[in-house]
Amino acid sequence: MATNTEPMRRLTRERVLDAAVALADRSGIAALTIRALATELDTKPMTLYHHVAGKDAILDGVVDRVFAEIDDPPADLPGREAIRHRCVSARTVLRHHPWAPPLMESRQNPGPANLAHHEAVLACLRRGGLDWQLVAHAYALLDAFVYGFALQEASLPFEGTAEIAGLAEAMVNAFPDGAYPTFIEFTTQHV
Amino acid sequence: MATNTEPMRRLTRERVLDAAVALADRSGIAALTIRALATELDTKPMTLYHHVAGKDAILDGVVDRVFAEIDDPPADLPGREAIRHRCVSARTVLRHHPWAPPLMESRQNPGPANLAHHEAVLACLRRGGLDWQLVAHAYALLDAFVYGFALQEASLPFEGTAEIAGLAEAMVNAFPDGAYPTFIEFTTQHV
DNA sequence: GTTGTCTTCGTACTTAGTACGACTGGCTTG
DNA sequence: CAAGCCAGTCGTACTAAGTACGAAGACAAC
Repeated sequence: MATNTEPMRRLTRERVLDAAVALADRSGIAALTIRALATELDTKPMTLYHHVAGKDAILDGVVDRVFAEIDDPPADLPGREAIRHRCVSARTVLRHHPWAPPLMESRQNPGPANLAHHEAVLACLRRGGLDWQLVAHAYALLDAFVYGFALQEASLPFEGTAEIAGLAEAMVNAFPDGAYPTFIEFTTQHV
Repeated sequence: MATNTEPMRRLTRERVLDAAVALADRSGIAALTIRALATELDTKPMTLYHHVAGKDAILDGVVDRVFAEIDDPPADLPGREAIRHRCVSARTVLRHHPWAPPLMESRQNPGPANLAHHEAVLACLRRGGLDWQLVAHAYALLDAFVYGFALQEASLPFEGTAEIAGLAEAMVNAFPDGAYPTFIEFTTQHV
């Protein structure tokens, strides 16, 4: 007899993907299972299959959601600034979803937001007067740079200089004497 | 009563990882399961656990194996050339193991070969006279560039220009009219 | 009221990782 | 040579996860 008190009890693909992103943000990508997702949505696993094709579709959808979060620069921004705007936004987005970069790189079915983002960047570079060859290189570079940066941040999931210093020291001590000197110096210098 | 006719019937961690890489090369990373690996080695799943700690350890080990395949440049090569040598080698290696890049980015326990590689590149850049700040940027760039390139190659798993052209056309036709013009032009131009 | 469709979900099958404990063949120690 | 230890091997079985199948409920159109 309990009637529907909360709004939007009806499930939709959007709600499923929202919950998936929220769950991944909260508990990591490994915790994103059909069953956990169903629990999150207060329903049962098989219910989800009427809104998404399966686990893979959820992952694809989630990746596209992340792309969609990247902010479009205002249309009147000049090329270089527009690209910069996108990169900064992408970095912020990826920092909010540290589980995302590896996923983005392993999925191969790009969604609409993904395509739109690529389209915009390519068009921007192209308008800058680069030929296709250069666009290709510049694009790979940008993409890789943003990802690389995000990955680096993601794999250093702690904050506060003191904590970093402590960890670095622990790592250094764990190495055999004289091993990886440059790496160690890099680590200790760069934080 | 069948005695050991083939050499090296005894299992070892090395043999397990060898088989794991071979299996991934042949059937993709998704097919790399404990059971399949056991079959490949003509044994039973639980046997593997006396040589590796578990699935994750296998993945970590496999990643380090890939790093180990990257060729060390001769010691007398000048800095720029040494780096180039490594990048070229890395690209070749990653092309042989198209499943590797996403794995490399998602694992977080670097093995010895991984560390040695990073160490060498950092030392090389450092010897080039860059300060730490620049080293950090150059390093991220290099790393990301090689990965990005490998990923791009990996996600276009077909050969032959005709085939590519056909696929490109199919993609173009699948898009709504007028969508992603730059992306499409890029695709058709760049192949 | 009957019928059809959309949504929900109970049940159960399948694949995968892995804990537990038994067996075994060889090597050590007396 | 006998007794026992032990690393390596596996049979069995439990758990978690994805998902196929079909029944049950809600609701709209006739």
